[in-house]
Amino acid sequence: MRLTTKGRFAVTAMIDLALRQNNGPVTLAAISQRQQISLSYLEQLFGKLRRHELVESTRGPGGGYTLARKAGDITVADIIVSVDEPIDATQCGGKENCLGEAGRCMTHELWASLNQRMVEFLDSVTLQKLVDEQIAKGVQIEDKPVIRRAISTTPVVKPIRVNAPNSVFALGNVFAKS
Amino acid sequence: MRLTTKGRFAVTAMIDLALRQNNGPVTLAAISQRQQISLSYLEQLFGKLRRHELVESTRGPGGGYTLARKAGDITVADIIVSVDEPIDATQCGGKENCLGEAGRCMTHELWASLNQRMVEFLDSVTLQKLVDEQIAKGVQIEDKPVIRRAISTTPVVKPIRVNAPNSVFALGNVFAKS
DNA sequence: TATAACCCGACCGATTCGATAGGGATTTGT
DNA sequence: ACAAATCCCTATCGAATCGGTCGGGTTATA
Repeated sequence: MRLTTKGRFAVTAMIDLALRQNNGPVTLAAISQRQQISLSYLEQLFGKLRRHELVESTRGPGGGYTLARKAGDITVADIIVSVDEPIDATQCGGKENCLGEAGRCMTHELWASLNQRMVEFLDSVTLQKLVDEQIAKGVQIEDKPVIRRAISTTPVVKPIRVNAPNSVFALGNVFAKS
Repeated sequence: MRLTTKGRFAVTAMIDLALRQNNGPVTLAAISQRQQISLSYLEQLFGKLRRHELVESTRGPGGGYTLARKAGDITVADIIVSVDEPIDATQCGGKENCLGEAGRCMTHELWASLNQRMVEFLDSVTLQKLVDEQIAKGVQIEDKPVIRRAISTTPVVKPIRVNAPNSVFALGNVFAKS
């Protein structure tokens, strides 16, 4: 399993969606504004999420996206797998005979098991759980579908532009020189 | 925390080292041969591992690397953090005020906690545990420092060259169409 | 002094990341 | 019927990373 900012964006967007889909479909434009993720990038991500049947789309005005299942039935692993997709980097090629000689390529089994435990963990965290955490923290949700046009005072707030392509699951916090 | 093939290589190499350091320092050249990792790349990785004080180096003929602590005191998280290093991709810039308006940037806390749980997990797996697994699986370790020169029959076996830069922690296995 | 090993920095091709652009296709509202 | 809103797709981009290569050091042994 791969962990990148891509998956993070996807998870964030899904939480946003889960929080607001009660009032009908949520548009990507709205998520883009709230979460400061580029619209086109969201489109790419939600294309994958839709193909993996995590969300459903409604076209035309008033359309948008809704969850395809209950938030409790969607896990973080589901989301990350959807956007980070294929990958099969078992180095040794995939088969079990690896490099021919027995005992070689310790990686194979080792990584498989380590990987599996990672998946199990990420699979134990449901979208609902994350949503609940957000609500508990007091996120304010606009009940009315926002029709207000282009806000005013907020001067666009360019999102600081970190651009660390691969990055994420930053560990710095935890291991920082405390 | 970032999970890439880089970390995987590092973990693999560290296991190899831990398995064989009883007979004195282990050379990168040997690890390179056994694990099919390019020597120069290993040098880069071990440079970082050394700077993070996970390994110690001995120069000159007969030199090589040894673990700086007991294998039981080195965790997978230690290793991955060492090679994948800095990273602080909290999007919102790092501070807590994120985008100014309260409730925004759900990512921050959310990701921190999710991340922390990942770290806790990877921190619970020690190098010793991985070594034991390998031994249990019957890895054969050459007791004598191999001085045999360039093997014969084996026609070099180009390691299939997958080249998926970022990849890893392949999930394919687990979620593959079963 | 020759050699084995660690060290270091520069560069490289391929890939990914996130973004942008330019166009469809489908539905709603008038 | 038409315009607008929205999803949908493909191609491209610049920057970063991955893993590797090269060329040269420094240090210690024999």
